[in-house]
Amino acid sequence: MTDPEDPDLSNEDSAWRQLTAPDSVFFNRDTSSILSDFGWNLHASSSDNHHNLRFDPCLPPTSTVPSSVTTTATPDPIPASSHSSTVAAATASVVSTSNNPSATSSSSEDPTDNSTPKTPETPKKEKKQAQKRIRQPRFAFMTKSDVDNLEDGYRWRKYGQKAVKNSPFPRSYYRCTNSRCTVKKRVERSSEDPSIVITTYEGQHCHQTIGFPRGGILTAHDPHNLTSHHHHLPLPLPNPYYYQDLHQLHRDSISSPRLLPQSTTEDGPAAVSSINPSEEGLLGDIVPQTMRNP
DNA sequence: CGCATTTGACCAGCGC
DNA sequence: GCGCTGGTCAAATGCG
Repeated sequence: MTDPEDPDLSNEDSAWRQLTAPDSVFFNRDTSSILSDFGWNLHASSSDNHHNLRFDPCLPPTSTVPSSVTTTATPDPIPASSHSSTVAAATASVVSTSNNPSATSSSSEDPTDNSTPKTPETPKKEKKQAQKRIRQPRFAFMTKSDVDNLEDGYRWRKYGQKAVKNSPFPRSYYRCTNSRCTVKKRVERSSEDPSIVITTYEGQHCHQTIGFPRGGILTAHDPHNLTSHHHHLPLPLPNPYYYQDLHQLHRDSISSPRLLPQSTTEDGPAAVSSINPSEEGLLGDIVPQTMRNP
């Protein structure tokens, strides 16, 4: 779809090309802050809850953190997963209806929003319009994976599948199964490299992860989960093995330069070269050191 | 029986 | 205005 409000991600593939630009806006912020913007439950550690990064986007608008989405550019130089094969692109955006900072994700289901220009014919239409008007921040990952449905610690319900133009692979649409959570994700394979899964998240989780109820919870005692499967997204999991998996992904993708167009270009604030993976783990990719050592 | 998935239809936005 | 495309809905179906 062509979306004037959100051209960056109107097409995941083009979005990817954009974000890989050396001066891409997507890398002006460290991914951890981006992730936190999206409500991903990145904690400095389980014992550092008083410094945790979470907020609750399911709270009323007055309690949300719109500024984190729209304006802040955290100075943390740690770039997140930019050197992993799983690469993130985020767009901080975009409330089409107004510039009101309170118009965040939680407003998308505001039943009091009767400002729809058309006369509501059916509740269905009304609801649809309300949803259409709000464009929540999106966050895209490209992940080398054999499976489409990447486990990320949340439960998703598929609500649609659509063939997309210029791609032989259908795009699947998922919603978070948490009734209070409006997060959606789209999953599609790259037409250029079918081994790459493009996952686009939209919205912010307002709840904890639930583990992997269907795929089996990754546990720190089961390293086999890491080495034999590469279908986990590097998003919300505090599980260190999760990040190790990312490293594995990174290694696997070395042979795919297209996957890492900027991963070795570490001049800007997104640079990660100073992080020694063996010391930091992928935690260093996602969680700035300052967050781990407040 | 409850929940998840599938799938065709519908709708809105955009470009021509 | 029309056609194309992306995104969503919801009934039907499948599965545990």
